[in-house]
Amino acid sequence: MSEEPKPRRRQARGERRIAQLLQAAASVFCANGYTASSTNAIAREAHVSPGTLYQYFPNKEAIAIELGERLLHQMREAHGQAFTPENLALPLPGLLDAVVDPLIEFNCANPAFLALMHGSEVPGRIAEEHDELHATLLTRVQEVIAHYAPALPAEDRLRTAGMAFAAFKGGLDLVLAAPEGAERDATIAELKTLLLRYLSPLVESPSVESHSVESHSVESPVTTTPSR
Amino acid sequence: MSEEPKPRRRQARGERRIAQLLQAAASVFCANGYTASSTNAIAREAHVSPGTLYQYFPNKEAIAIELGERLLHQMREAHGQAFTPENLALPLPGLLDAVVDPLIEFNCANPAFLALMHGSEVPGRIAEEHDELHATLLTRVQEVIAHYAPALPAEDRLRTAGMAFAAFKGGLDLVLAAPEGAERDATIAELKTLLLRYLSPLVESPSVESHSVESHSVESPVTTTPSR
DNA sequence: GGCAAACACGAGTGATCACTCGCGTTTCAC
DNA sequence: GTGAAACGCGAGTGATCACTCGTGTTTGCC
Repeated sequence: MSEEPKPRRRQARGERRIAQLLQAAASVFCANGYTASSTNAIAREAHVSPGTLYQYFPNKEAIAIELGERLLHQMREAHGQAFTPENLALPLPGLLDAVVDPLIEFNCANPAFLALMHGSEVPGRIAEEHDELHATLLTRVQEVIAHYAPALPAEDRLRTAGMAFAAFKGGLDLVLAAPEGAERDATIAELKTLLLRYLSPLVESPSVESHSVESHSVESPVTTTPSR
Repeated sequence: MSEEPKPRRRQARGERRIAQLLQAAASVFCANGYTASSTNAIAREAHVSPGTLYQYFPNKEAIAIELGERLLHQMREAHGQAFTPENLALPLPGLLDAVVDPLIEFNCANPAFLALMHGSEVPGRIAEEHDELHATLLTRVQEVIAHYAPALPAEDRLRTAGMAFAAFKGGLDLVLAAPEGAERDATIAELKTLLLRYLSPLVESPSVESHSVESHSVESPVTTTPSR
């Protein structure tokens, strides 16, 4: 009944191979989707034989699960620093910068994440974990909305959070489709404008009418630890 | 060299079989995605032998293409009546109703459409046709925006149209995920609210606010050829 | 009624895929 | 140095899939 049926001692070489294989898998999954990707193709992309691949993963699904879990973990880190309490003190445009930018950046850097999470063809395990992350993010967004609009009924708050998140995901696709550079930056700015216009009417403040919409500061001086 | 290498006379029974097979294919593709769907599974869903299936379609891809084209055609009809000139005379909320409702309804009635269009695993032909439809819709949205905000520069108009469309797609996913009934209706209303709040500041009215909301001159206005 | 063609079947075929196995090589604790 | 274990290989294996074929049934036209 011990919980360690795998007392496998990994050498440093093995850890390197695993990382190499996961990177190759990310590339292949991203290009062809999970189902259409063959394990042989992943091994080839990693310049490794099929047998070597199966030394580190029991089957194809396990590759996707391990990759998905690593990406999920990174994603949680990214959104963890996005929803810090001090960001809540910011005015809405500043908060949007603080929340949107890290999430965008993560998805730009790891396109395999969306490819693995979005398909209806992924192994059930990934879908479950993704739902969990989704629920977590939704809760975070709800908390933010509750902070800015405490008078809003909970039901409306849930709907608003869901719609804001859905619109963000749609905009994210657009950002990822844009060539990186000026055009992508402009698309990101436009996405923030959309979210700002959607959420602005909810915040309770004396004279909110004549506020400038534009103020996306590139960075705020409250950054404590620069991300690795 | 004639253009009719297929002088195949179809009987009424054959047409019925084709419709039956396409409906089964829609169901199976929708549940499993294109790649993971087997032709045998489609034939089984249609209560037909594999041989019968291949009497009407030369290969698996042709099934998806025929289904995609039929859905695309219906979709064009739906959005054709969405963007009629008389709808342009409506105030913005009315226009949103007139445009959003038919598109939502179509996608609710034909969930296979998004399943077939969205995946990166679909045969190239479908992707091309989808891009075409996407471009058409974008142009329509641009025209609408141009009608409501004639002073907006073309570049901003394109960006705005793209973002509005992207947000709509995100909201559409949310609507489709909602159980039909009151909750779905509320989600649809919320989606319209989002689009209204995003687009409202663009319409020019007599006593408009002091300053234009838009001024993100993030880059110089030298637009070279935008990539395809 | 008779005939040709469309329709229907389902076992079969070749290709591909996930995965295995036997054997040789490298690493490391002692 | 030596032995055990981790690493690495690639041909091989069974299953599955897209697709075919030989044969029998139904339909429409004369």
